Amino acid sequence: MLETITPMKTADAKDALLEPAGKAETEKRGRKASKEVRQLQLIEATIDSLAKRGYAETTMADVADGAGLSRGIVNFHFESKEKLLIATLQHMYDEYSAHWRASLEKAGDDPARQLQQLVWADFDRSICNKRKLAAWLAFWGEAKSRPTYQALSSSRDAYYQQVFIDLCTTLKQSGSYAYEPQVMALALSAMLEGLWLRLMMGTEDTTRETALQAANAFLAAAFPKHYG
Amino acid sequence: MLETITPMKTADAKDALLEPAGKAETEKRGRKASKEVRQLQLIEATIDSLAKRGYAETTMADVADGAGLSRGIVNFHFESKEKLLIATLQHMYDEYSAHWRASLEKAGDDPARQLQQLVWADFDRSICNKRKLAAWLAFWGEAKSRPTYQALSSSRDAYYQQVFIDLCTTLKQSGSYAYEPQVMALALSAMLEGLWLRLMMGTEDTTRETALQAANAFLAAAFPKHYG
DNA sequence: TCATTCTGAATGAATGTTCAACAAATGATA
DNA sequence: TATCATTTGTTGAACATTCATTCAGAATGA
Repeated sequence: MLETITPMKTADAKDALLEPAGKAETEKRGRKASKEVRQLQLIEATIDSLAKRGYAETTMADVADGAGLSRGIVNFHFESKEKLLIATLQHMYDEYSAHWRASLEKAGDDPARQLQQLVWADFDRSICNKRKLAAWLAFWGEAKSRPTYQALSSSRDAYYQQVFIDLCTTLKQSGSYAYEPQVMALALSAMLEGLWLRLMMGTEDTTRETALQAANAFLAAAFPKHYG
Repeated sequence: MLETITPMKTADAKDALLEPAGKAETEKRGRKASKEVRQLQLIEATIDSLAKRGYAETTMADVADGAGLSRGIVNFHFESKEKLLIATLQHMYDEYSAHWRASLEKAGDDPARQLQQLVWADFDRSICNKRKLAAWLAFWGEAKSRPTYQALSSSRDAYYQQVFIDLCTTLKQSGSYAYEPQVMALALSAMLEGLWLRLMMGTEDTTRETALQAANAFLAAAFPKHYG
């Protein structure tokens, strides 16, 4: 099981600069900022570049410029481009992971509500926005040919899938459905990823709203007794 | 000169030509082959490289070596790397497009059977194999930041989506279902793409067989009167 | 002073493109 | 058919560019 749960020591730093890697608060542009702040700043600039230029065109210079710092800075904080990208992927993975776990947490004990919350979590603005989706897609495109990425790049890991299966199992019993839980869980999670994919690619007929409608339609069709 | 003999590659290229039956068996490796054969050979080598190394690491030298030809050959047949990649994408798009249209054609007039055939077509070996899926994913990862790719890279185009919507509309009437056709069509096609995505990434729990099961489970849940 | 953070020019490696020369096919001529 | 000319296809070395990395030294804070 490969899920490095990096707790929120980055949270403080994140508050300090928010998303747009332009120029934010006080410390940043000057000379010194804490190591963590700088690293997060560079990671955010990396996501920007991935979203704007794609993986193949993302250069160290792009990242440094995007962060408003000098060329050599990235090799100082991260040892290499490879490690910067891995750190960026890890950051996004941790964020996604923390987000759905929190959603599940606050859903209470009702399995139907838990599943609903998990689905909704996927389309929450904090996770599901053009910039981050584009960065995800950029990584996915390279993941299969880079063993180092594979573990982190699916965002929805084995544990996530198991939660889906367990919920489908429970709902099947309480609703007397006919499906195989494992199979239905696969169909459901695949659909969520497929909707993400369409949002990433900017397909015209898919927006966050229509995606959510489609997901709800699926739930209603698969679990009519619970989401009728 | 280093004239490395590449038996596997020529075999791949042979698979690629099929149609120009007649000659093409003998001429191919030596000095001259028809323009079309050579171009197809290079396109196939490009797909190989995309699948093996990913987009960012695919070089002109890789492609030339993969085809067993010299370095400068690609710029002769295609003007630039960019145009080679576009031709490769176009080739895959055309192949996918022709495949689902043919499947639809031979499905007859029954809409339930037509939809079933479309779903099956997606997981046919000729379309859905590691090599081609990996190449698709490589393009998807770059599509959003390259306007030239966007039109071709979704493989399932607007017309394909409209066919889905029409079929959902018809089935809704004949089965008295409650869903909105457009929404259900989105859910269905998103799930197909999501299953592809999982196959591409090599997620363990997903094989061509389990993917097909999941797709069938979806159909059974969404259209119980037709696929019960 | 000392350690840490940062800069920007220099370096070297990788890679897309060009091109002059060469080889094979095709056509022309007789 | 034999010979030459021309077009077409192919090669590999040379070239120019881009880019990640290095590093000596400056700037900053303790």
